[in-house]
Amino acid sequence: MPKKGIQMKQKIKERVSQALAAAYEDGEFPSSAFPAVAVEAPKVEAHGDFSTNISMVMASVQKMAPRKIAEIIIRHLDDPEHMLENTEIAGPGFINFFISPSAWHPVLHEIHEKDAAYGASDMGKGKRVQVEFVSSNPTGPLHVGHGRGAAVGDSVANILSFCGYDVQREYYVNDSGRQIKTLGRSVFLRYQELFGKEITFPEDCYQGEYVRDLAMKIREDEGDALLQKDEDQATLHCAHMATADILAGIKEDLEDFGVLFDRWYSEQGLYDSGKVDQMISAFRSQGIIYEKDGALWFKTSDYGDEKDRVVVKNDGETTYFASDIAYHQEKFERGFDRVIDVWGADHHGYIPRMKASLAASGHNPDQLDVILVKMVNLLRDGQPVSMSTRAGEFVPLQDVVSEVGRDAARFIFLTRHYESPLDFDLELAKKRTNDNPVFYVQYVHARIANIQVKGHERGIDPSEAPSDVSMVTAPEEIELIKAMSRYPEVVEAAGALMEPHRITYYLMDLASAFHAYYNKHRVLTDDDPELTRGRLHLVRAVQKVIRNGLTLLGVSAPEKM
RNA sequence: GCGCCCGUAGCUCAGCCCGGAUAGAGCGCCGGACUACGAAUCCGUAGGCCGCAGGUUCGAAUCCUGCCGGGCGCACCA
Repeated sequence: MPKKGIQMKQKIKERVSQALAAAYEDGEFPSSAFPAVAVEAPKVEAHGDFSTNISMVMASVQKMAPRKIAEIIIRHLDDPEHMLENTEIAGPGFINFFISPSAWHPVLHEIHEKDAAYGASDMGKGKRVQVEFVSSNPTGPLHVGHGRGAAVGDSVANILSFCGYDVQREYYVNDSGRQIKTLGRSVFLRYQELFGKEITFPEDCYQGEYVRDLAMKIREDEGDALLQKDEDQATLHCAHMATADILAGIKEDLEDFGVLFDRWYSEQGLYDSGKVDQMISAFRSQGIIYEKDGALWFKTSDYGDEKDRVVVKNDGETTYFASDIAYHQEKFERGFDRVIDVWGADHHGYIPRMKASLAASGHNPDQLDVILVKMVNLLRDGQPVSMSTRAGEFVPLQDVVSEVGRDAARFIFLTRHYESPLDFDLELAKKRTNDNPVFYVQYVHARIANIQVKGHERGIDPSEAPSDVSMVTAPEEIELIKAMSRYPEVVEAAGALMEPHRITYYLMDLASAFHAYYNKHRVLTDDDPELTRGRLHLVRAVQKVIRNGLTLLGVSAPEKM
């Protein structure tokens, strides 16, 4: 694990804490009850690089005017490294700190030294976390909505891993239950249709065109053999073939999307191993599951849910909830410190019963986090693209990925907080302009790569670190370094809150700072080799941070575009 | 009716967890910048009672309460 970074903010905090202690020693403060020092980067540049509100927070306890307190703190500040260019008292009592430009330079060395690990954190060290996502039923291909879940889940997993967690990615395969039977029935009907049999295709069957494809495939492999079997057997057979086929397609789509799972967990396996039955009988003997109206009910209302829920219907079939309970018990038994489920937002009503079942199982429901991903509105040139699944008209993820590319799709899925509905415009996603942030960010990486190529042509080795970078002093250069110094904090926030869009926004900011710099200054100067080396050092750092950030999003960092 | 989420610039959205000083970005509008490392870029102008009303606080987009508006759920479906 990399050692703690430069963390300018941390240093300021320490200086202030020391100043408080020193002032108390000198008898300047009546009370030593000091609150935690909060340091933040002010929104307004004129307020310095960092500021603290400590004097205001202390005022009531110390019974002193905030500005007076600020004055005492500043007087006791020690700055052996000459990190501070200026310190001022402002407004009602803020202390503003202005960092001297050269104090930022060590950040560059840190980035180059840590390289791909720059921004990594150890906040999750020693903790195991499971991220379960997509988990789409193997009754049809993935559509764009699943794509968003995949992008979010995968990126959250990347970020947590970068934050030191031991992360496992899992896909729960609902390969059991009524929807699988329905799939088998749908395929078998289409199969019979292929042999000229008159059928009526029920509304509750799967309407999509892919069902016909599956039927044709079975006809190719097995001819009319299924017509000889009895209907139940044939349906079951179709169900198995179709599920396996669809699941293989889902895996392929996800691979094309750059998403790989550590484990595919079968729902059927929970039944086969008896885990569902064990759960039911254990809870029955504890009285947590009871019988009513011929069905078995779980007393989730004892654990905060609004009402009890059925686990076995009066026809003897288990509900989804039953296997979900067994599944989540099993997750916790595997020893994860945290379990994260990524669901479609329409399932939010399911959370209380899931947590209730964990509580009943003796687990801590707070260790389960559910990320609810809102829907995707697919647009083309601003006009909605029809996505009614009922009619089987959904837009497959695969189509979107092959049209706009993996990078654009993944990036756009992560340009919003997952709790906001997302408009995904196919035409926009392909545009190479500022409306499309993917290229804006990737362009930075490619530009810097190109600068290095040009440097090579002039006989400069771009990877050669300069002896010092004291010539890197332009305001835009210092701004870039400041922006990069924020990256570790952004990663930590994204990890703690499980919000990949924070990385996305950060990258757009950094990209903007770079493009501005690039337009104003030449990296490869004509007459100043030292400056050229210093600037190469700077932009190569930018390139690394961009690459690291894009990696967390699952987006590539191209050398050329 | 109940529950969850949302309401910030003309549009699409960050910021809210953990309260700070003059609320940000992209697009769009208007006006500029290529004989120089990729103009897929940059620079500038205009644009806001942060849904409304109270409360807490020295200080509220941020916390609390109530309302209004929108989305999604409220199955012996998944």
